[in-house]
Amino acid sequence: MTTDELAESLSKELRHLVLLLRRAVAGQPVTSQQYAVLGSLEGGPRRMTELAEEHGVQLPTMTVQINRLEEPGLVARGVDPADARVRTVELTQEGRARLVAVRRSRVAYLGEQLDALTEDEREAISVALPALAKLGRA
Amino acid sequence: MTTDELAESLSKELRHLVLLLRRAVAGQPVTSQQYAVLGSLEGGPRRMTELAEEHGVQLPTMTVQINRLEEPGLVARGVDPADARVRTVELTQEGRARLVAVRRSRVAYLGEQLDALTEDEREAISVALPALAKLGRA
DNA sequence: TCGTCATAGTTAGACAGTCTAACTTAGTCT
DNA sequence: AGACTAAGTTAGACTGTCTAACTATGACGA
Repeated sequence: MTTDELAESLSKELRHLVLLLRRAVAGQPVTSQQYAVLGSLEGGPRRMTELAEEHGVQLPTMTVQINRLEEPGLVARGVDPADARVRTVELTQEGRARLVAVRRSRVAYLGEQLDALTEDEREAISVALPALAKLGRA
Repeated sequence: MTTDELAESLSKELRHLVLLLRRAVAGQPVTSQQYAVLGSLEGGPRRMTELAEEHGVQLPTMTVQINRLEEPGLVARGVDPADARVRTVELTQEGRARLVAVRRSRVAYLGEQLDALTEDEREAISVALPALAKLGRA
């Protein structure tokens, strides 16, 4: 398969996977984006700029998202003692619990889908993951 | 790797791929969703209900999207002579041209990313694609 | 044949996610 | 001190999505 043909097929399957992912979080108490932001906070407090870059969005977008997570108490804003311009964001206990719960149900959903495949198919996906992880991170 | 671990890793990489895809269409004259809808029309006219199901959205959502594609003349609505309730949607010449152009640039972007991988990595992705295609279609 | 129910689609109103532009506040550097 | 830079927020606009309510058409039994 040429690189172009591969790009074509991959482009097609990515669209499919996006729809799959959407179903994986449908009906959850947090949206797909909120889940992703909570995930970024798991390792400890982060600054707004970092979060925006990591998620590939502009700073104002992240402000909005953090506002909506702060209102129900899933995250808390703090300040950086070394630089008063910087706002930090961290998970609350509630936010951490929510993250774990959503992750569990999301993984469970994907797990069900994977169970429907053959062992060889799962193996193929497993082998391809590192390559997919590298894509776009060049 | 257990199925659960695989689900966990896949869940993580899917998030990454979503961001990659978003960059692939950033700045294009149609959004990612509009591109997907145009793609569904490539094989000929479709009915609204079909499109909504294929894209996993409610009918009103598709109405809105088709409205926005119809306004600049990329698609045209028609009727089904056999059932007056049914509206059909098809690509205009303009819409087809737009679709081809966007696909070209999207594939080019993914192609660049794939070029940055090793031959083995591309091969791994290629082998995994059929399995990914099957995911969620059980 | 008519009344009832089902189907296809649109309209209206709401909210999340995203952007750019403009603003505020704080640090930096000469 | 003054000018520039950096971090965030606010404001306004647009896309994408949903549910609820509506219109119009088709189907089917009494």
